[in-house]
Amino acid sequence: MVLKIFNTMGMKKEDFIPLREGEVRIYACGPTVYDFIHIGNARAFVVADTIRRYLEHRGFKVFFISNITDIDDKMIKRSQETGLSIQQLGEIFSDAYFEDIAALNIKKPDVSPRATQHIPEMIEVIRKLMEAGYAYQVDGDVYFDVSRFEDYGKLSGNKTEALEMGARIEVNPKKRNPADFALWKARKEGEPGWHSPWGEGRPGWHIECSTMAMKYLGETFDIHMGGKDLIFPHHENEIAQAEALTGKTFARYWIHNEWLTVEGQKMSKSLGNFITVKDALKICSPQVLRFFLISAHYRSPIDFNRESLKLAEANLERINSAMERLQGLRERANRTSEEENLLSEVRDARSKFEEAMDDDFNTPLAIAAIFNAVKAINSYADKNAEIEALTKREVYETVKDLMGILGINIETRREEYAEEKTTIINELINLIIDVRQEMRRRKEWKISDEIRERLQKIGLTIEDSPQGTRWKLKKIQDLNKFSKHF
RNA sequence: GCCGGGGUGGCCGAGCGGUUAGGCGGCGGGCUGCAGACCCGCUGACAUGGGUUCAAAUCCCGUCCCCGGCUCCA
Repeated sequence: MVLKIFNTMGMKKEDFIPLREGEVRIYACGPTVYDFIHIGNARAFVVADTIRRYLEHRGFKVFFISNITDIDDKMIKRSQETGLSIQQLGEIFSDAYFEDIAALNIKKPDVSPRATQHIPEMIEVIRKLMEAGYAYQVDGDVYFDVSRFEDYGKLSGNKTEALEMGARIEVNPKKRNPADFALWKARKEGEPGWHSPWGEGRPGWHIECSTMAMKYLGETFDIHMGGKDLIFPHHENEIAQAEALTGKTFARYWIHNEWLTVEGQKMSKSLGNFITVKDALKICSPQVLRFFLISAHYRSPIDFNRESLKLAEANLERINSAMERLQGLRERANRTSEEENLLSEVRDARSKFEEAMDDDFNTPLAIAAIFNAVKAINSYADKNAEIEALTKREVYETVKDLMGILGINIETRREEYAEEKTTIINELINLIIDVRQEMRRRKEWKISDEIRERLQKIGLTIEDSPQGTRWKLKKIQDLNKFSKHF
């Protein structure tokens, strides 16, 4: 089976063939560290991470770069607002960024290059672009001359002439063509600056990604990704800079994820519906947030709201509890046809999962395949209290693997539970359950039910079954807090 | 004005020419003292008007809505 990827360049699905066999080099646009990352950023990062994990699962050696923008207009503005230096801002919020992505189980990039640590490289790229006649200097600014680069607009489908028509901002009179963009900006009063052949100044936004991508991944690499808003102008400009310089294809596959909305609307500061990852994690667990983010295909819009979070939580719970039931089955040596059956269902789920992911990373379809396995497990556990040991292991490991590709760690929950179950509280709960069992034996239903209800209220769910009474901690957060938080 | 993406059953969400998507909910049944969890069955859909085809949610044309990019933004 070939892996197919929808390439923004050309707007169609293509077979994925890496430049070097068995290796994939990826550049994903990272955060500007002027604030905490929000759940829209989280979607982009989770999508990138899931793609990375799947490629690794498929046996590729993946080299994954994601930059940190620590100097640009937003950084300067925020620094002036807060009184913190740009370096301090960068440190605070890049730490927060790493904390947030760790919570979401996003693997750290192999390199997280920072713009401010690559100024000399950027100056060098700009210098070469000027030498080749692709850029011009006006006062202390340097602009890229879009008219010199024939392919300008090939990614976004924008035509240079059309861009002028729709321009909603005043045209900078220094530019030869309104579509020209800054490679280097002269330092203004109160701004940081670096020495350059054009005087003190700082790099434009787009040049950092072209420069750092080429430095770490080479002039041509496999995948470049980010949110769809970056298609124009950011990625278009990256292509112009890099390809004007090298004459070679910059990135071979462009992947862009759709937007996340909040209760039907685009997130924005002015609407007051701007939700950071840290805020979101006050009302749901990181696993639920991640599961929610991949429950729609990455090229479809997704809406963050109470209902969709609840749904994600319920779905994840279904998977987790099937895994716990499986774990709870006693092991035995011989295999029956029931086990054969279970195994074939689970193996089938695995290949369906892979098929789905091979088709442009169709995570919702892949999740549906996991549900097939879940149903088979529940079905088995309904009829059997025992299972052949190797079957149990294979079934467990398969589901765990597949969930792991999606970045959801099944073990995490088990570990949390295990920890809590070893405490003295565990004994207390067992004591209460034993007392309730005795009441039930005496058919004292009223008091039995009251015990169950009161435990439920404090977040402890009791489930009676022919095999005895099970209890579990209710991890579900109070989603009624939703509107209070936002 | 120029580009682009959509409208699928009560809800979320795949499919994009012929085969049950999946989950949540609802209804019926099983298990249970009851409840929950779980299992089985049922329910129910392709915005709209034309067209192409043996066959269309899927392709083509028109219409109506929604959303995004062209400006910092994942």
